Amino acid sequence: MSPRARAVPKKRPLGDFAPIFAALGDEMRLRLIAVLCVGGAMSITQLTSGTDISRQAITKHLSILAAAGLVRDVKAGRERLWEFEPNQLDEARRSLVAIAQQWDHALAKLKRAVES
Amino acid sequence: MSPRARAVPKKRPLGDFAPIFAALGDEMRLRLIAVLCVGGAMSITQLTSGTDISRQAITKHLSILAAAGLVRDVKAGRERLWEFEPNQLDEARRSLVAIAQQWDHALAKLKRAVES
DNA sequence: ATTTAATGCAACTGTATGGTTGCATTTAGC
DNA sequence: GCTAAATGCAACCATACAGTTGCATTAAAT
Repeated sequence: MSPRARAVPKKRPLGDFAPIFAALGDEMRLRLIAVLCVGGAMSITQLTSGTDISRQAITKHLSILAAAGLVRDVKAGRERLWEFEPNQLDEARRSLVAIAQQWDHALAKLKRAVES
Repeated sequence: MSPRARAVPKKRPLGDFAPIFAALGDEMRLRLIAVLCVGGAMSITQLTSGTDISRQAITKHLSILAAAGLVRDVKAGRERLWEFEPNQLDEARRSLVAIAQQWDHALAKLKRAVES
């Protein structure tokens, strides 16, 4: 590896996070994440019980979450277990922090301009 | 005010954040937020210039962002200035932190269970 | 008062999304 | 091997959404 391995994660353009936020932008999917987060890996039928929508609807939500990298599935015999995957969610969080920081920076610059 | 004013913000159910994430789940809207965040309040035409979509499209995006409480508009004569509103974004960030914490908590519990 | 820039309103289009149902496939268990 | 549970696949439906265009309205500027 050249000079050094990336200790600092590569800076992604903001727009890259749109799919992640879109995946989070649904009540049912947020609920699924919460359930997987607390309850650990679970099968589709397990996840479906307790909701009032069909198994296929849950499957679709899970694939959207998976496409966004928020959950991951492992085959276990005849069933398919889904588990929460924290990486992308953490990156999403960091992107919000980045926006907030730019905001603070802009405010500070404005303040300095006013006070001069 | 009764015993005490809320120092701790009321705990919102996770699902309440879905509309905010949905609003963030679009590349153009993330861009609008970034622009407003850095450049301060701006008019619709200003925001439209530099994009390849129509003014009305931008207007629609802005109303979605406004409905989610992420931006705010102030009338200024014949034009309407839009500015970034950091509150909701910060709450969204905190909701992600909350999920991550539950995850850590679940992991710790699992670890304890395995080690016993 | 007239002009013109900035915006609002409304109708319309294509496509994505959330949901359903029906049937096929895989696999654990007896 | 047979049955039943867990899942996959595909078609279908209604609605929401991103975008457009055309025209009306408001207010700055001359």
